[in-house]
Amino acid sequence: MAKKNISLKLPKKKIPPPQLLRGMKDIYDQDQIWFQEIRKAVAVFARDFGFSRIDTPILEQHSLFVRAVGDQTDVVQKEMYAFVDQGGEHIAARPEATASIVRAYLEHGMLSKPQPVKLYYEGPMFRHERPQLGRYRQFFQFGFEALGDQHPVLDAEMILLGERLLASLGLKVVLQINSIGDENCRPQYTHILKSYFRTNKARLCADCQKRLLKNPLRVLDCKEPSCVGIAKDAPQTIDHLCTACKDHFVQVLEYLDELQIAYELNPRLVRGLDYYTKTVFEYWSDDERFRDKLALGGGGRYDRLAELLGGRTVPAVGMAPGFERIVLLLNELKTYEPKVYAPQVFVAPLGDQARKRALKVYDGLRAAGVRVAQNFSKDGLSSQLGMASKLQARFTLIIGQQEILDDTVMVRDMETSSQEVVDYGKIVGDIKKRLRKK
RNA sequence: GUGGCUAUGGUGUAAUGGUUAACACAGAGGUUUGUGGUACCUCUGAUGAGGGUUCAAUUCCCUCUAGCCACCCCA
Repeated sequence: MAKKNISLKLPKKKIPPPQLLRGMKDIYDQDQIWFQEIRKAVAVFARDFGFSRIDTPILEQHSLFVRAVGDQTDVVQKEMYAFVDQGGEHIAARPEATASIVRAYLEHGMLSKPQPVKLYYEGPMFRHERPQLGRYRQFFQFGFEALGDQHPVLDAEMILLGERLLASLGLKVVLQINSIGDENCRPQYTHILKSYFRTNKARLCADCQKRLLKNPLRVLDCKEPSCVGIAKDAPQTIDHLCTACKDHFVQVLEYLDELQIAYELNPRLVRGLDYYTKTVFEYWSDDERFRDKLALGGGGRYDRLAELLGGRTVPAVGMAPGFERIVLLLNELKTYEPKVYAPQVFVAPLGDQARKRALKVYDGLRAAGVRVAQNFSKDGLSSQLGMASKLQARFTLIIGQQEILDDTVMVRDMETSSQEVVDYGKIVGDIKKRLRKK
């Protein structure tokens, strides 16, 4: 009874299979290899430059980003993943990490540590934008931050670190740099800039007319042809820096000269986040296909950010490149090959009894530090050898009925196709010896 | 958020208003129940979703979704 109610039939209507969320991406195969290469490079450079890792949560209070990034920025106004949780908290998925780093610095009293506090991170960031080449709604960044010190040598160190790291991945970059002043000189400059634009207001695009009121610096890097023309002759930040900012900038450039790091002064470089002061910079690809299209990363000094968050003054500088854009270039330029670690030994049993022994051999070799592979669910020797050669294993261990009887293992050299019989009990030592010889 | 182009097996492509949607690669199995990159054979597997026009739609039309590209912005 009740038999008719038991049904394993699929629904008549075809339900669309689950799909990636828009702008999200699975990272696997070649992309995953690139990601690992980048992570490795980041870890090495962090160690060499004395940065320690910090992981901050993906979710933060919504207000953190409003205060840090700026409530007039596109990032906050249009692009944040924000929601109210079950407890009524206003929450946002981080669109960038610097705000979280400064929050952590203040919250954990890192100002009592030796300064500067040097931290690095890597992880996903979220911005609700229309996906495009090299742009996703979840994207990965790594970043380096040095907090608690205002010396210009730190700006130079940061730029050096980014340049060398990208170079180690085979990427030649063009460094653009500018200084946008601080609380002493920026208001005055903004005033001058505003009055310049106001005289040309009629020729500015609609967006820029709005920007003029809220954030006039952004008019400088508008791409509308008419705005570009006007911005070209606009008063430049570097001509209106106060003495302190000018000195700072000059010193940064001197350090870069000393390091022989090439840079382009770009008076229109202002960056999209409000918290920057003094030095700002961006890394661009030097490949003409991507030049002016994709920034690999950017950074700058943010001496007032901690105050924006209600803490004491913590001068700081940082930078953050994006994984996906680096991967995009690595795939296109093919200037860099990740190292492939082929297995050293492939274990091939024939039959059930041999499979049991092979499992032990496999575990023994693994424990001895040998890179070992297998495909125990396959039966034929042909297909197992095929697998071994596809994986580019150096040796294959063949264990069949005969070997079980003799208590031995057959060692096959995959390059020369020569085979030797080795005592089962000595196999780990024998393999290690063979690997040393090669 | 705005505009343009696109959507066929896992991947890359082909074809058609009308019988069974073709090919290559990848995958699985075999030729060879104990010897590997070749060769040959077999198999698995697709028209993004919904609606409309039509005797008939994978093909034509609309909507949605997604992707790419451009704008905006940025990593």
